Amino acid sequence: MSKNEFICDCNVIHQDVVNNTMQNMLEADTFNKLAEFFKIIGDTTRTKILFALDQNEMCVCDIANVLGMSKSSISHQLGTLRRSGIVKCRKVGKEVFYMLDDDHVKKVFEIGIEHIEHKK
Amino acid sequence: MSKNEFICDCNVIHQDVVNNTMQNMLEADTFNKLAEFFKIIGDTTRTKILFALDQNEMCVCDIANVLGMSKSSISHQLGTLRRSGIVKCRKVGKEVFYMLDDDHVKKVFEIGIEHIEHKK
DNA sequence: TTGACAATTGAGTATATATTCACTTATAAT
DNA sequence: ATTATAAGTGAATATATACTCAATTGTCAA
Repeated sequence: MSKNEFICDCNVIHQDVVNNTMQNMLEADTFNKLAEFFKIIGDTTRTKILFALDQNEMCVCDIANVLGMSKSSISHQLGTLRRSGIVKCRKVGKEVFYMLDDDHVKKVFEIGIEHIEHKK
Repeated sequence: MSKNEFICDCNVIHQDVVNNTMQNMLEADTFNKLAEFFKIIGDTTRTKILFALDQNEMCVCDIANVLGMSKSSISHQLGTLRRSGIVKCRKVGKEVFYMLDDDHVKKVFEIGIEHIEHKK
């Protein structure tokens, strides 16, 4: 029984490549945060919200109208985006205006659009 | 009953901003594909696989060993990544070597890492 | 041809989550 | 104070999906 059967249910074919790759892997926590970031962006409703906010800061009602969805649904999603540090907001009276927190989302969107254009 | 009650359950507060934003929104299909791209990347296991493949092309066994997961689970995920056009593969005998299909993933990873570093 | 093994696949299960609905909170206006 | 309204929230439901297990496919070697 080889050492690797303790790790998974298959034999290692290219131990040198595996070792090299493992040395360069990031910490588990980094992968979790990275995946979390993309998971948050990876929802059609949130994608639309973020794209919309990239053009104008808006209140919940505005966003709900642009997307043709309920205020409640948008508010839930904005909460998710805010807790993830992707959007921030400022309160003016009864209204709450949302905006992107930094330009990383804008940048990954551009590359994402490049990707899907490239696949056509 | 105003026109907008047909669209959603709230009043429009800033019609000019809403109109301007709506004019600049992309097609629904584009948002779906964009969200789909990020959703695929937005899973810890797939994030690890892609990061690993960015360093070395590898067969299923190799990847399973690097991640410490079952071959079956990795194969399922590779199928997902392949159908999404994010990875491609070449067959050599019984083995199938996987690699990234283009450099868009590498680029969005870099920005994603920037984002999480920025949040610390 | 037979056995071994890399990889794939389908079904089943457990978990996550997007939206709706009803309700609450916060703020402004009368 | 009372009413109206923007926004937030908790519970419930419906849907999606990640992994496991068992079985199958494709390829090489004896």
